[in-house]
Amino acid sequence: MAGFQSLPGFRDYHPEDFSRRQQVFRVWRSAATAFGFQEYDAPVLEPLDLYKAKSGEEIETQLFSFTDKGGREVSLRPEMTPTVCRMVGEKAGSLKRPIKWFSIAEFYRYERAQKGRLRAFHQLNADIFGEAGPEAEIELIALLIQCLAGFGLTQDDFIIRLSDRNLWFYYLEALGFTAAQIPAVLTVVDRFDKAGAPQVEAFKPYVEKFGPLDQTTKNRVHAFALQSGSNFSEQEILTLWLQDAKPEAREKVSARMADFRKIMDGLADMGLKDFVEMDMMVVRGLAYYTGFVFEAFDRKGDLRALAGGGRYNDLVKKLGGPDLPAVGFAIGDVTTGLLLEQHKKTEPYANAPAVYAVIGGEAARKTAFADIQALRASGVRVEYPFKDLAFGKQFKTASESGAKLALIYGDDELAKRVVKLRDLADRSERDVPHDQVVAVVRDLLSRR
RNA sequence: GCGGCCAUAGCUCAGCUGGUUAGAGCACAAGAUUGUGAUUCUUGGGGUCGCGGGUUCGAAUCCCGUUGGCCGCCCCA
Repeated sequence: MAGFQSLPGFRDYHPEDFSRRQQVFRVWRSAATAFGFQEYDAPVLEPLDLYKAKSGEEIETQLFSFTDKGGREVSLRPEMTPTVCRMVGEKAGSLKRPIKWFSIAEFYRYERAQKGRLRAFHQLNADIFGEAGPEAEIELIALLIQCLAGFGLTQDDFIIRLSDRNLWFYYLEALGFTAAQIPAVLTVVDRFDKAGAPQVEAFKPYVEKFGPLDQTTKNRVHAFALQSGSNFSEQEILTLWLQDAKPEAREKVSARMADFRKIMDGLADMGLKDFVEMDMMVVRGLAYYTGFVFEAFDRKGDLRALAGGGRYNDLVKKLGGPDLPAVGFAIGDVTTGLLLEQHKKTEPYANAPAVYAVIGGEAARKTAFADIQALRASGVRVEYPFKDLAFGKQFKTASESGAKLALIYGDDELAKRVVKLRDLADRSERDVPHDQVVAVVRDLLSRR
């Protein structure tokens, strides 16, 4: 059709699309609620500075930002984290700890759309504030698993990869990298699985910035990134690390490994062992993460990340709030939807009334309307034809609508002060006294 | 921001190397059928062939541009 189209990367939700979206939201919401998270929402439009403060100036090219009529620099929200940090920061003093919040909301990013990525998309965001220990990570990762397992997906379909930026910092410090260089190295690590030959291609961005790097160091970084698996060995990691470490730093690393083990064991105790594995290759793009980071991927590996999250202990303070530790994750609807389609976990679209009223004429319509309204007011979904139609036509429509029952209002029934009730599945019929129709229908429907 | 492929009805597509008034299936609607439905038959609505320009006697078809979609690169909070 010529004329107006939706904007690139934005979607119309026709009823079938909308019902699928609702299925996703339903699973997410019931998971978050079961885990004791409280739902909130926030403005779609925020001051541009909120995102610049968190992510730096460069972010602006990927924001839906503009100047409003009052001259304010504003942006559609590209994510929830800064907003929720502000909200929690404002009231942190009066909120019971731990603070466990979630939202399901739409976000907007000015990027080129491609598979699994659009300009407008929905995310569930779940965050825990006020808990510095790894117990918060256990809780969140368990919730993330439920947000996917709730669709019937299993450990054969997706995997959570857990990593720790602190371990990376300690290790890279030990290798002699400066605080300025470490983020660049982590960018390199992020590229390892994409860039093919890691020692050559992947280090390019680092080398361009800080000059050449000896091959031994490159190999060590790569070896550390390869630490992975569900049965990771602290011993191996410590050994690898210790060969480069100053003795006084060993305690830090041991404590970190203990926390790592605690998360893995906690999830194993919940029966979720097979959903999680260590993977030091995961570092996550942005620099504000301060500890454990994790991502969810499909097992086949042909989709982009399903979800991502981690600890950001400094962000609430950075945005003007109190010093408040935090962990959170977000899971998106686009990639999740692709995964559900791949695994045929989408619910079939259902749009059937419970009752269809077959109406024989104008006199019958008056009686039918009274019952229809009474049934609807009591919550029963009832449909009826707007115009007078042949009975045959009406029965066909009733059948095709998927209704369980038909109520037949004709001259014969009117004369006898009854309504004929037909079971559309087995085609049985019986007369029901007119004043009992609502009660009988409700009773029949509740039995199934 | 860069590159590849694509664009005909609501959906899936056909339409030959340019040639009358652009087709099919599905879907939707009406009728056969004013007291009983899943089949069937008949009929109908719906297209400026994504948009703009060019070549030509003539363009859905060839050329250029543009918009949108899909896929990849950059990025990915």
